[in-house]
Amino acid sequence: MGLSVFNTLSRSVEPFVPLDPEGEKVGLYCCGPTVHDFAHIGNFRTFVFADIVRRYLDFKGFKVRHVMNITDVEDKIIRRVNESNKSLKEYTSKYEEAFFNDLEALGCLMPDDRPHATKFIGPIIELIKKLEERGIAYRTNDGSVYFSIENYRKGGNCYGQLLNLNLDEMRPGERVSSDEYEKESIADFALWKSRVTEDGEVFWNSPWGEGRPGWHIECSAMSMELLGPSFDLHLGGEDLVFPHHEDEIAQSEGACLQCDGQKFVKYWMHGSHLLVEGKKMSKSLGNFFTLRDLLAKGFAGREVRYLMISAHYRETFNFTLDNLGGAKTALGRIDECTSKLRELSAGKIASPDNDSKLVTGFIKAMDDDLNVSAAWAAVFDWVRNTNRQLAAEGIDNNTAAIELANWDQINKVLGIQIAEQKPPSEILALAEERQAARKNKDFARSDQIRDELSAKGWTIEDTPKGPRVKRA
RNA sequence: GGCGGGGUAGCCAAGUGGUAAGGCAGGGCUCUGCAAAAGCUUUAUCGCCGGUUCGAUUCCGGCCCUCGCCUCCA
Repeated sequence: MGLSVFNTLSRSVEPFVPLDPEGEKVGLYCCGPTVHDFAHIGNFRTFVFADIVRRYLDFKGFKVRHVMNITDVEDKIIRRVNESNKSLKEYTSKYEEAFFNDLEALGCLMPDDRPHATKFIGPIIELIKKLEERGIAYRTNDGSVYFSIENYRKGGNCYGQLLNLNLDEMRPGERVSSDEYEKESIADFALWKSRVTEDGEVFWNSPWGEGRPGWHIECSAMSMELLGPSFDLHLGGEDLVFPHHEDEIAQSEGACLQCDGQKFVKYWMHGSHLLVEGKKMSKSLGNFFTLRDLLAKGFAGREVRYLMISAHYRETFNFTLDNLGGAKTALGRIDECTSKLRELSAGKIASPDNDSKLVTGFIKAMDDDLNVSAAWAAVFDWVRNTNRQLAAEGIDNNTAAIELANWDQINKVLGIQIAEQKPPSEILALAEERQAARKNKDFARSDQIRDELSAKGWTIEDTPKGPRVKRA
């Protein structure tokens, strides 16, 4: 049994088979952030999801090339740049830096490629030219270029692969003021937007005059440039299904760069949204948390990560501070268990036992469209069983080493446990002093030391085998 | 109006045609000088109404509620 994933194209779970004839290399593209502001944790749910996909593919032995773009030019950014009196680069780099810091705090591996839209203007222009040559892009009088869905369809292509589309039934949204566009059909979308005064200094030269790329074309150009005209996996948040991803397909397949009937993307995977009190977390509703908000409240990045990957990626998930508090306790149990195993293994290194209940349970769950909830159940069952054995003194150092190797393997996918912190000698000395005081029944002194340790961020635990010191 | 998700214990959340994983919180217990920490243990009949079935939370039909997409959006 191998990995299966839900493909939005077929709306069903399919076995994952990479395009690579060797079955080894996997190209993965995930729509990254638009760096116009601090990203909120709803945004990060998608990136953590992509991180899990990438890590699990690594775990399965695939050679993954993970691409995440940075959208650093787009309407909102331009507006803010103008308001801020900064250059485009000055403005976006601040948020980009914050983004990567947050990504790291959430325990995400750095994507192999982090292309910037502004660095791909050349390929973007080339792609638009191809579409123009093929007659599915048209210019308007103001020097903008649009994608013609009608002509695309006439060429035998399907617009509406990711969802059931009925353009006639679509309400031409109240907020799309059609006066600002000269496009032929309401559903057509901009490939190139001609320069207007509000754009300030943000523009590039092109065969159609000064202007800037449309949002959708950026991802088509960057993904195909880095991963080729056909690649395996394209991820993103569910809100991007339409129009962004649908338009990406139209542009990329419309340019006809794929060989013999291959698709632009083989598997599309979409992550669901995070809810806050039953409503979509979003900037416009103002009901969002940023990671820095949560860190400032004393939560750790890995706790947020844990909460994000406690539910299946295709389920909307209700985010609450209450549950975030619970994440700390839950992770603490895993830490406690593995730390005891580490002590018992006494530095012995073993190979993982892939027939163990933990590993097989984990793989079975994850192979099934990344069922993380079931995977966690396997992990916590293992914790409980291990604790039972530990309590019964039934674990020798060899077994402990194997258990640990099993866990380390799984943690490489989940990414929630970071290296343990060893108590410094000063702390250990205090612990010893306290132990001496306890022996002399000087409980006043021993309690005083306990408070002192606690103030320094360490808790002491009196066990039948003596005291243990650990991070609070 | 069109399309697509959901409704499972106080909260979060898996899953299955044969009486329901896991986490948090709560209860009980163990350990302890007292604590804390830790550990063990315990808690549901699955939105409503019909149908199919020996048997449905799981399949079918209807209803109610809710969320999202259709417009920038992870």
